[in-house]
Amino acid sequence: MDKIDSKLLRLLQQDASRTNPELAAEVGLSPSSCLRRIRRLHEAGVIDRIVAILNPAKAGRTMKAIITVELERHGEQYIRRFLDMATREPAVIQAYSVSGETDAILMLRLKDMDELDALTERLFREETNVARYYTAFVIRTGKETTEIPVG
Amino acid sequence: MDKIDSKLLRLLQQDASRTNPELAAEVGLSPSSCLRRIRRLHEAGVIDRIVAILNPAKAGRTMKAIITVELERHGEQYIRRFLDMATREPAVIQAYSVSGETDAILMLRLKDMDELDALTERLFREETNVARYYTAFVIRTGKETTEIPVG
DNA sequence: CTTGAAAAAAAGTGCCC
DNA sequence: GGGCACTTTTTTTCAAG
Repeated sequence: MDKIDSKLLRLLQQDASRTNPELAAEVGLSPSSCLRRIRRLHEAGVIDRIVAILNPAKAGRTMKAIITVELERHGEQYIRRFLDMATREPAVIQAYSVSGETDAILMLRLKDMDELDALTERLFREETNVARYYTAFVIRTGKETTEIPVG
Repeated sequence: MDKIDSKLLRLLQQDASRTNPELAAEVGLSPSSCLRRIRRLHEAGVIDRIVAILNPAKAGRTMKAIITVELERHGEQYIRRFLDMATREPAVIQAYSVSGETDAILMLRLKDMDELDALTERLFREETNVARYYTAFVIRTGKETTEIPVG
């Protein structure tokens, strides 16, 4: 993982549709060595996958909400159970268990309020062990990147 | 945006490294029509971009934290100023202004505690108009996808 | 053992129906 | 939407530092 690998990762995180010769020129390598490096990064698992990022508005998912959850019983198995349940919801795009007073945080991509209503009904029923939950709606997105700083 | 477009978007969100002939076979179309659809989705802006997703651990960014922020003065211009400042931090991968008691929520990707320390020092100094902030560390990631439900 | 170059295979592109 | 010629890119192989 030298300087060139870092630069490749940075470039690929910004735009993975670039062709190999383009990338090679940008990092100052021959296309063949460049390709070898990229393949190595893939095989090492540093590059996990290549995906298409959609425009949420144009894909009909305008609403974004963040829900912080506090469970009734905080044991590891209860948190795991709740996370598993949340994970099964397509509208849940991120689900974490966290330290502190809050047990879990969910990030949601929603079509409308009805979808949120149905989802909260499923996740926060009596039997689900949820003590409290707080829903914050995203008003403005200052930044939203998949890019991890490297190097 | 018919059934086939939705399926294409779903496939591309999961793995955009697939070749056009492969995609065409999966949705039951000829390669040329398939390519036409994908290009149309690009031009319409439904597909925003193609990116590489890294494995955070293997890229040396193991720590993840979520910070909820409450500002002293809640006016639109103050929130905007804070978001702009947070956005400039490379470790901040998501920054939102939200409804409710909390004014902003930040998602961080960190290398270590020192990096968090330096960042909080910059963002939550006296002059930054922050009344309170609460840092939650991610213990377990139940789900983390860039995939938006379509169709 | 790593790098660059060239040939072969495959994919992407544009135009026709 | 499908088919076909044309171009570009990717991938393999091979030679050189």
